[in-house]
Amino acid sequence: MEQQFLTVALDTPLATCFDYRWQGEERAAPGQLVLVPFGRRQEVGVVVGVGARSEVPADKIKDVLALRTQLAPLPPDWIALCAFAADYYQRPLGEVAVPSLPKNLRATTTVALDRALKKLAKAVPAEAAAAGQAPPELNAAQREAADAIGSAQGFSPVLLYGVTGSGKTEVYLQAAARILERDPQAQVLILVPEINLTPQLEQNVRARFPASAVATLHSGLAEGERGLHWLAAHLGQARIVLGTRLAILASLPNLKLVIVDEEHDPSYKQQEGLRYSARDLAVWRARQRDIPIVLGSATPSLETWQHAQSGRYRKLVLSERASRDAVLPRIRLVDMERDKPGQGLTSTLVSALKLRLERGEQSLLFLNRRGYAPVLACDACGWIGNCPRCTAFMVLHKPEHRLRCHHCSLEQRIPRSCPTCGNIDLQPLGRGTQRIEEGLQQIFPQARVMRIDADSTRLKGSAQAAFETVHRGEVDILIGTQMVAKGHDFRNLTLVGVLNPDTSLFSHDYRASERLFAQLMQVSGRAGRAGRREGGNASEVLIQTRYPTHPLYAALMRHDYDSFAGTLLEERQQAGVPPFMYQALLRAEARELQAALDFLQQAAGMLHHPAITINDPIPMTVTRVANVERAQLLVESASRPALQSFLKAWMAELRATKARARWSLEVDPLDI
DNA sequence: AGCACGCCGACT
DNA sequence: GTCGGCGTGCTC
Repeated sequence: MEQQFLTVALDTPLATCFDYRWQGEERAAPGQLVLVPFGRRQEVGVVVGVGARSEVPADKIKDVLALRTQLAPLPPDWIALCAFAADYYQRPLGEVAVPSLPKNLRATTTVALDRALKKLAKAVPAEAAAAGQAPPELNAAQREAADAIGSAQGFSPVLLYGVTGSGKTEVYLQAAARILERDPQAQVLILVPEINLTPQLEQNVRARFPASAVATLHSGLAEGERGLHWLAAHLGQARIVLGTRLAILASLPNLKLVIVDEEHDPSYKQQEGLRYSARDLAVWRARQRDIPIVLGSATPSLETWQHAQSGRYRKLVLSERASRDAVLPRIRLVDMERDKPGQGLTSTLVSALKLRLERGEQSLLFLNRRGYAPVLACDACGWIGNCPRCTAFMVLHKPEHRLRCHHCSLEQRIPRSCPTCGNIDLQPLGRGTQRIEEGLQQIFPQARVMRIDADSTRLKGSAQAAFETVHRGEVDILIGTQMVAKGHDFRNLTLVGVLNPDTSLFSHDYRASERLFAQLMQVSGRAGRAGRREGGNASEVLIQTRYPTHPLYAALMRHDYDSFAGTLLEERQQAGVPPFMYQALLRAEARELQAALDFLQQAAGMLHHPAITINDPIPMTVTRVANVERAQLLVESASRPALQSFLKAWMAELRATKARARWSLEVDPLDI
C-alpha cells in the first residue's frame, strides 16, 4: 500500500501546517477531516495537501489516527476561502478553517457526526422552487432590481440601496427564487447582522421556501442543530442558508448568489480572535465563485458607497416605500437649549408621548446608554466612582443596587456615603435607559413602560419574549438601546424619540457620524412601517439635540443619505482615512503600560517600506481594562497590496521576537 | 495556545 | 525534605 503524506491544518496559533503519514486502505484527499496526534493530545484537522513525500524529517512525522471518510471532503473553494482569510487577516490557516466547522463534527469521537449524517440521509431533499406562500407583487423598482440580480452573469456586485420599508427583502427573495428555479443544485447564502433581532426576515424566508431547503447558521443555535444545518449546507441539501457573519465560512459547494442584508452593520465585523469582516469576505467569495452578490442597505458603508459611485458596484435604487400607504416618518429636531429637558425628556417629547397614549398608539425611546447613570459623583469633594481595575467610570445600576464596570464587569455595592469625605448625598450624573424608564413611570403613572437593553434581556429567550409583548400591544412606551433599533416592525408604533445622540457628533472616531446616521435612520424606520390607515396621522421622529443646525441632522431630516455620504467621503479623502487609506492596528497589552508601549516602539522600528506609514504607539482610549494596560500602533497605506506584503513580513519578524507584552494584529479595524 | 521540562522559595 | 512559581521550548 502506497503511503501518503498529508499536510494538515490544525487549530493552533502556530503559523504552519503539519505533515502526517497515512497508509490506510482508502486514499486521502484534500478537504478531508483527520484525527491526528499533536504533542501529547489528539486533534482534528483539515487535510489541505496530499503528496508522496514530505519536507519534514521522517523521524518527526507521526501517523494519522483516523480519516473521517464518512464526510464528503470540504471543497477546494472552501479551502481557498479559508486560505485567503488566513492570509489577509494574518492568521494561521488552521485557526480559520478548523473553528469554522461545527464543534460536534470535529470532535475526537465520531458519534455526533455519524448521528447527523444518519439523520440527514433520511431527509428527502426538497424542490426549493416549490414555493410555499405566493410571492407578492413587486413595484417597478423592485422588479427591475430582482430581474437584474436574478439574471446577472458572473461576478456582479450590486448595492441595493433603499430605505427601511422599501422592500429590499422581497427583492432578495425573488432574485433568490429565480436562481434556485433556474439551477436545481444552486445554493443561496443570505447574511444578516443578528438573526435574533431580525426574526421577520427568517419568517419570510421560511414562509416562502420549503422548510427542508432552508438552513440557518448562527451562534445562538445549539451544537447539534448547528451541526445538522452546517451539514445540510455542505451536502447541498440546504438551498438557502440564512446566517450571521460566521455563515460566510460555511461549506457551500453550489453557491450561486450571496446576499448581505444591512451590509453597513458593524456586527459583520468579528471583534475578537480572527477579526474578519464577513461582508468583505462575502465580496471576495462572490468573485472567487464568479457569481452575483447583493449588498443591501439604506445607509451603505462608505466603502460600499464609494464602490457604487465609482461604478465598481452597480447601484440599484428602491426609492419608494413598498407598502402603498406607508410613508416616511417626519423627522423633527427638538432644541434642548430652548426646551430644557426634565428627567431627560423635553416638554415637546412629553407632549408627543402623551398624544400617543391618548390615541392608544405605541412610542419608542432610543438611548444608547444602558444603566441608570453613567457616573456616580460626590458634589462635596469631587469624588467620582471609578473602576479600580479600569480607566473607566462605574455605571450605576439602580434595580440591581450595584455599581458595574461595563469594561471588566466588576460589581460593587452602591456606597452609602462618599468614600473620601463621608457625604451622604451622592449624585448620579447623566442618564441611562433605567433612569429614563423611572422618569417615564413618574410622568405617566398609568402608561405601560418597558425597557429593552442588554441588562433587561440577560436571560436566554427574554429578548424574544419582550419583543413579543410589544407586538401584542401590551406596551405603550418602549425604551431601549440599539437592540430596539434593528429589524422589528412595530405595527402600532407612531413615535420615535431619540434621546442623546449628540455625543457622536464630535467624536474623535471618524466613523462615529457614519454610524450615527445609520443608527438614526434605522431607528426612524421603526416608526410608521405599516402606515396609518384612513387619513390617520403620519408617524413622527423627535430628536432631542443641542445642535439643531448640525448638517448630519439636516441630511437626516431630508432622508438624504446621498449628499451626506458625499460630504463624508470628501472629508475622508482630505483626512486620508478609509476608504481612501488601508489600515492595520497592532495592539499590545501588559501589566505595565510602558512594556506595551516599548514593544510597539520596537515593532515600529523593525521594518521600513516606502508605501507604509507607521504611526507612533499610543495608549488606547480606555487604557486599563481589568488591570491590563493597553496600547496600539496604527499602520497605514494607500495601497492594499503594499499593506498586505508589509504585514506579512512584519508578522514573521514579530513572531520571531520575544515580546514582553501580549500582542495581536487587526486588519481593517473599525474602531481606532 | 497548551503542555512539557527546569531550576529556586515556603510548607506538611 | 517536597509542592509549586512561571521562564523557555516544542508541537509534524
